[in-house]
Amino acid sequence: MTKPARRSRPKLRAGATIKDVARHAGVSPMTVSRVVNGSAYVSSTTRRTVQRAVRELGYSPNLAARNLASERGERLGLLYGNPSSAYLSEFLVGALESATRHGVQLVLEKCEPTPVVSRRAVRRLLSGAVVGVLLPPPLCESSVVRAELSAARLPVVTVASGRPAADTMCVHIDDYSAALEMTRYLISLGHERLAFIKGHPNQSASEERWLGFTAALEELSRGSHGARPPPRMEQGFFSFRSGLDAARKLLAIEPAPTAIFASNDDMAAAVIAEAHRRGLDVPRDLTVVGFDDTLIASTIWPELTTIQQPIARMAAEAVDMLVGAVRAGRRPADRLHRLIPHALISRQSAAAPNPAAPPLT
Amino acid sequence: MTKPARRSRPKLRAGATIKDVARHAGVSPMTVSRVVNGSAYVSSTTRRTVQRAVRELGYSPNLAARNLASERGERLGLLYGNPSSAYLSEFLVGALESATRHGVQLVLEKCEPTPVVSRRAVRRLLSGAVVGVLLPPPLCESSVVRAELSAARLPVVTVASGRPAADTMCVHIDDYSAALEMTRYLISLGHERLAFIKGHPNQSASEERWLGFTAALEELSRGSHGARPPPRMEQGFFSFRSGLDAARKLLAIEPAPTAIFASNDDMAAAVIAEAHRRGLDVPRDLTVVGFDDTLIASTIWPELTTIQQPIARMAAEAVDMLVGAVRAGRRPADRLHRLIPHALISRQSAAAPNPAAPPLT
DNA sequence: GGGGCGCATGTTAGCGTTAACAACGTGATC
DNA sequence: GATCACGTTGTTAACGCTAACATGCGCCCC
Repeated sequence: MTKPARRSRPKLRAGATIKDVARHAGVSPMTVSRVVNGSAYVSSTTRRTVQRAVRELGYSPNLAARNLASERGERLGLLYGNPSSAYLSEFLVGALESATRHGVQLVLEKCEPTPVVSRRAVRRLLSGAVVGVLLPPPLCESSVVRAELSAARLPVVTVASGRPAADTMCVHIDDYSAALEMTRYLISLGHERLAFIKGHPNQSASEERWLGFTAALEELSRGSHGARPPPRMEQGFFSFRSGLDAARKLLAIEPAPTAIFASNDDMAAAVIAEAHRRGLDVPRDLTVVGFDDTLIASTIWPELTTIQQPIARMAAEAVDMLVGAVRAGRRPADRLHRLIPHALISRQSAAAPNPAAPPLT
Repeated sequence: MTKPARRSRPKLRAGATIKDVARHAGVSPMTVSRVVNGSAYVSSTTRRTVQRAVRELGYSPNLAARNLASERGERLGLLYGNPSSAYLSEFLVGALESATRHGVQLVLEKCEPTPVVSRRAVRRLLSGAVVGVLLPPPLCESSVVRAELSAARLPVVTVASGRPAADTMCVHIDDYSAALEMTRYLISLGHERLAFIKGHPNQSASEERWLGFTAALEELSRGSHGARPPPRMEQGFFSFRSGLDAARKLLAIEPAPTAIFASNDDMAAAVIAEAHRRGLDVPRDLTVVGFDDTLIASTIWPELTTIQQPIARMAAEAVDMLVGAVRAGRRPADRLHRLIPHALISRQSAAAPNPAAPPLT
């Protein structure tokens, strides 16, 4: 009679195990483990021997075993709302990269910011043995979702919240400074009639961007000859459609603004579309800038001058933070908020204002 | 003196183990395992008892242990090229969902279709112990990448290739039929002067779409009164910019086409932008349709009538297929290619042609 | 020159789960 | 009433790895 299949199974698995490597290198498995994990307590000669054995056998550690033995391999939840999918894409790339590095799984869950739906989502995450949650916008602002998560005692890292709660872990950029910088840039190009399209009022980043814009304008009027026309502003909602509406109103003003700063790229793209419809050339007759540097910014023509948020990097950082907190069993005492640098990306949609009077609508 | 920390450690891990559940329910761990995994050989009373215990203790199986014991938990590679990030986003959502379901990890790797870069990417994947690879467009067409992968003897599933190789696993839609359907739809609206913008020549889906378009036109001329003007066509490259160029040429034709079918949404968006610039109203003066139903289709105004590819579903299917093949240790004998249904999404960019003569440029 | 210290390596005992087999009871069958 | 089959449950031994501890060796210093 045959022995149990399992024991006699002829190495279906292609990969060598740590034991094979150990035998090959003439050391104990533990030493191999140490080399692979970069422990300091290995002599350089042994290390070299082992490394060669690893290479020769094409060994690579079994994740499951490693996770089991070292009590890692947790699952993190990613609660995403109604995201710009360009945003989600980059976010996922960054988050997955970091998750793989930490040997952690990522579990996605879609969620709306309503009590019923978010409760269900959180429950599903819990039933999926998730030990921490990533909260990208726009959900990071939803107090309902946040309450639900904290009731479940899940550690949370919010991403890109304009004004993160003091007691919550958060990765974000400085929306205020970014908007300030962009506005200063427009001013430095020579623009004086500036207009702004605000972002969705339920996201705190919108307000920060607006404040940055006004701060730059104040610098300008303080620095020079007193009173200036008040900044033109329209409320938008981050959607292309809302940008179109805002653009129509702003371009109807007399005299028309020479530069429009939209709070995100979708709305900036809408401004360009509307400008073209009116026969205005961008940037000759009108400068348009956006925010976020999402896909659409470099898709349309002319390409948008905008503020780049390193979304992938932020997501990776958020995963790092969450893994750290989960493994430590508590929130980190310091560095609860991590500020990521942004960048002003200059493309073709911004230029100095046309000295000739802009065409009247 | 203290015992080893490990043994005395007071249950840091929140989750109960299978043993806890077994004790609680008064059965053996094996029985619990059977209930959890839905084995048939459990009496219904025992099953209920165990299920209650599971619920009461909030038990959820440890993935790492399960993977280790059942020799699962493989890693799949996702080689992505220069993707539309809208595409990548949806793709990732679907792939991750399915990967989580199968208890499989996903490892991302960026790659260009050049020998050097792709070789490096494949090597990185191998060193990451990847056992199979997903190949979304545009990489699925790169023979260099494919050769590199097959040299490494990695099973591969390509996604959305227009004409999948017969011996390769593939998930795709019927680009030909979809284009045929869309063109018939335009004809049914009353359009006669149709124009087409081709997709990038290095992707076989482009050719399929073009063939679908011409086939529909042929039906039309066969069905009715003989000769018709030949279809107008411009070569595009899937980019917004190339769509703009193509649109300029097509709209300069006399008499101008009443409907333009672009091979993807980015190019369709460009056609709309160019039409607006010329003072044409879409869809009153010009019907524009796209393909793919990516983000931009429902972002711009008017929203695009387009063909929807269920990208997330295709990605999930691809993961299913790959996991199946890997676990079986070979390619499935049948169903090497899976055809996913598409859908024609009718939005605002298409309408019946304007009976009044279109304005001359 | 013995005690102590520090680096390098080996040994042991699990981590939580499941595959394979064993064992047990309960009826049905001859 | 012994036999056999079947449905149900339990037992055992891994899966591949690493934490914790143990050991061994060389070196330095009072």
